[in-house]
Amino acid sequence: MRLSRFFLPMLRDDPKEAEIVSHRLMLRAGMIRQSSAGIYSWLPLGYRVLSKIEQIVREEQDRAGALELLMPTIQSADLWRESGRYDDYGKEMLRIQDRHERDLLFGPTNEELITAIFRDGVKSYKDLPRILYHIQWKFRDEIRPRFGVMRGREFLMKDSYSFDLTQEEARRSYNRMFVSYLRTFARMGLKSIPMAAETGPIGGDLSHEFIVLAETGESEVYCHSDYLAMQSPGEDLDYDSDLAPLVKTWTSQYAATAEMHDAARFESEVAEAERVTARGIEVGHIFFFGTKYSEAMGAKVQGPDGGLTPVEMGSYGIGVSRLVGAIIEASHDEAGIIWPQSVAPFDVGLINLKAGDAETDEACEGFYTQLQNAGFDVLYDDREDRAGAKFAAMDLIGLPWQLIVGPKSLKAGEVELKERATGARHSLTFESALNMLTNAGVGEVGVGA
RNA sequence: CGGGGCAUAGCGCAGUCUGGUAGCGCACCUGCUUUGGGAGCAGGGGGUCGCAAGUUCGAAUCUUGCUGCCCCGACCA
Repeated sequence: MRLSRFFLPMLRDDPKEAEIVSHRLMLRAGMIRQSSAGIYSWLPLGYRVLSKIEQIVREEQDRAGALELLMPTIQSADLWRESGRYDDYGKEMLRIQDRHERDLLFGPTNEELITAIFRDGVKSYKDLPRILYHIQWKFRDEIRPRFGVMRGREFLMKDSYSFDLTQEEARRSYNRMFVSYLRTFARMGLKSIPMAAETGPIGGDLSHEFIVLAETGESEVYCHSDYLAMQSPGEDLDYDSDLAPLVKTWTSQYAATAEMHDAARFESEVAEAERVTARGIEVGHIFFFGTKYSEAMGAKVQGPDGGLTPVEMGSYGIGVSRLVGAIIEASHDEAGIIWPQSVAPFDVGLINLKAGDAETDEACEGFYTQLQNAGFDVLYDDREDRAGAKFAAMDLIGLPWQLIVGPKSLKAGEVELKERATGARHSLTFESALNMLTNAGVGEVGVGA
């Protein structure tokens, strides 16, 4: 993509409404624009990142055996009356009417709809277990939206729903999602820590929030330092194996958000040197809720004995749009965003330091073509602007690599390759730069730790 | 919903107290000079001052009502 033909409205000054760093940087880098409180348009640069995150989430769900579908944003109120939540949900739910004055709502979540779909399609225990998911826009009329996309009213969420015959089997579905979440966040360059959350009506230990550590995170979290060193499960993970030991490893040490924190327990269970107190962002939440909806809505299957049993269900959410903000919170510096390779809007930024100069232009055009042929997604800054302005813009939007091309280095037969995260610069031939990028795995589909 | 604040050009702001033909910086357009970390000079375009009513010869400025947005708290991916 040529920057001269791209749509990238960058701002030099911070918009005054943006308090936290991710919000400021997303506005300045031309990723989003606010439409109204808590509702945003995603501009091309931001949409690229959102799509990449969405794709990683999708791949890891598929890998875990979940099946993608797509449910509508608008739902009928009747369904919610079946579960009893139409009256319970409160003002957070946006209620609307169609031209026939039928009650509709903009879905804040999809338990009712998915339960109805499942109920109508599955009658036998032989069709269990199943995990269904979709990635769809939700609307929750938050009392006070804030922090840009971190707490919007409209947000993109991945929500999965599991259906099992027994609680024991439901736990296996839960474990699948648990493990897949570790992989999902790791692939985005995030260190996520599962923390015990408020348990549902069934009780037990089947609810976890996945917290990403970030200095600017919204809530305070307490955990054992072991979590910081734990490696997320790799690509060789077999989802059909017994995942319980792995889940146990990730839940055996103390980890709690401020709401669940028990200072006395923390101090007795964790040695002082191993206590970590940090700030974090909730990017995922999984929980088991048993037969709450299947009972109320009659989602039953026939067991081997011929009897009807309400299915055991769980739901599993990832805040896809929130993750964009969370990644920035976890990865930025004074100059701007530092994208992990896996979610970067482009792989490489090609900077023409002297656009308009015949030789430099010609060299850049050649490099641009060769980079693309090598499979890299390139943003080519071909604008006639000063070097400083281009460096600042490229640092702001945070592409992981910058290929800097100017008359001086060209004269020496070289280009300069800069790594955004470290600031390290290498003067080398274009061919060597190409090799370096290839060796760094740029442009490959990241498969995580 | 309770408390606080803001609304003037794409972004950041001054002007409002004390009414008198709307300004600055950045960004944008043109030209010249410049060109390896947000250039300089000159010229230029862009705003019914959030909306509505009122007071007044005259309202960005005073009065009243409304709307939108932000921040602090309880809620949440």
